[in-house]
Amino acid sequence: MHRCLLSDVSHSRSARKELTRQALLDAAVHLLADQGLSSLSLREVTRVAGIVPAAFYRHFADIGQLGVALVEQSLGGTRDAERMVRIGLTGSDELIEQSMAVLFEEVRRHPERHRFIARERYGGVAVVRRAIEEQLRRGADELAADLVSGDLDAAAYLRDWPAEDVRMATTLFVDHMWQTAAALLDVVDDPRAMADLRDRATRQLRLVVAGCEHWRG
Amino acid sequence: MHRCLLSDVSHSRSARKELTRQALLDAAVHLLADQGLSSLSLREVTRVAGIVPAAFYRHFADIGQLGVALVEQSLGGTRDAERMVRIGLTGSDELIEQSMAVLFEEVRRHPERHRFIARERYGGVAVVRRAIEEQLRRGADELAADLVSGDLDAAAYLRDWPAEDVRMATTLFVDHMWQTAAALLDVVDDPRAMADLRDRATRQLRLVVAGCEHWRG
DNA sequence: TGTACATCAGTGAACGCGCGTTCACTGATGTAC
DNA sequence: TGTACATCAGTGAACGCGCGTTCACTGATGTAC
Repeated sequence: MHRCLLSDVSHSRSARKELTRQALLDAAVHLLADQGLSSLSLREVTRVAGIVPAAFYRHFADIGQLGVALVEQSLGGTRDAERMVRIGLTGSDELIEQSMAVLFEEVRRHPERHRFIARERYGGVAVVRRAIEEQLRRGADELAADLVSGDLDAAAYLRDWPAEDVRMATTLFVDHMWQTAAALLDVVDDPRAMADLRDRATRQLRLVVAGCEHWRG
Repeated sequence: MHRCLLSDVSHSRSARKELTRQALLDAAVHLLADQGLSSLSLREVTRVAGIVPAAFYRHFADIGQLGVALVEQSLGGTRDAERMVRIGLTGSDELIEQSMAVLFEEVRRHPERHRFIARERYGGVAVVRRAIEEQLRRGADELAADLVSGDLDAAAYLRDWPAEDVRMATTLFVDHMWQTAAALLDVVDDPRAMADLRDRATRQLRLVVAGCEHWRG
């Protein structure tokens, strides 16, 4: 039937299909380190994944749909990790430090995924761009919800803010986090530059929080 | 020799070469509305510009070099306009309003240029990415210089800040401006959404300025 | 000013190549009896 | 449990197409005398 990718033995048909699907996603994310999604070829992806070009269509209608799947895999994980780390925090400096720590760890673990996101956020494939914006919007919404209804005493004053002002502030916070992730990708192999970036990005978030604390609608 | 693009008459050879070069840049920037630079084909560009593929090499070594020229044309103009509008300003609200006005006007006049910049800032062509970062760095440097040594009374306190803190703040300001430009491109044909975005982005800048005013190193 | 030669922006044909998509197929896995 | 049939992930060959780059060329513009 086909070449044996791993231990073909002892997998159901659907489990093997899932393995191939993941192989396609992995192949794509690595190839995307050096190019944009719109110049990624279906044949390249299948070649690296170890299947024949025509078999691609068993998994995705086209490269754009593969991109959407990649967005969900890439941003879903980081969003969840950011949410987890916020549980039980009480101070805003703590919030900033911990959020930054999660961001740096996620980028360290999956630099290719985040390079893909940075590149495609304003990239040439509309359906992927929309998928990314949706994930970022959900990230800002979750932050807003956690701040307003959570244990974070330092953010208690937000409960008196109009919803639109909270949204404005959390969007700035989340956007800056992702901008930092994008900038981080250019310096991942330079520990000194990474430390500088982390220091600066942390101070910039503190600037934003200081602005919130003295905000007059 | 070749087809008459415009009024061939009364132009020197070098002036006509310059016209063709600009036709290539214009063709490229319009084609880049729907795709990334790395998937833009040399043949497409020359077809739209009205010359034969081989003639491309009289102007640029490859598509990447055309991209760099496009960055300089696109960001140079906006940088200069931002700098001009700052002359003589004295209040920080004024600075924010006027900077935002220039940004919106520039995006309205050249949406394709700014779409190109947003797309390629973290795009697949390294040489173009570097050209963009260089322009943004210069923008932040110019803002810092204008704030520290200009007439803007409201920013006088910056003169006592360490250079690195000034840099941190102006980078946040400039990055947020460009993030706003990128977001603006998705709503240019919806006046209501544009107004909302402008309102939010302005308030976010005021949040940043409020943070500066209460900054404790 | 007139002439002979140099320059060089743009031409047009040719090349080999990788692309996305189609199609009838194979054969292991899954299911009904 | 054993058998006959259905499903469907992956195959391999074929197609027409647009791509980047090369090359010898043309002929208007520019220059030296």
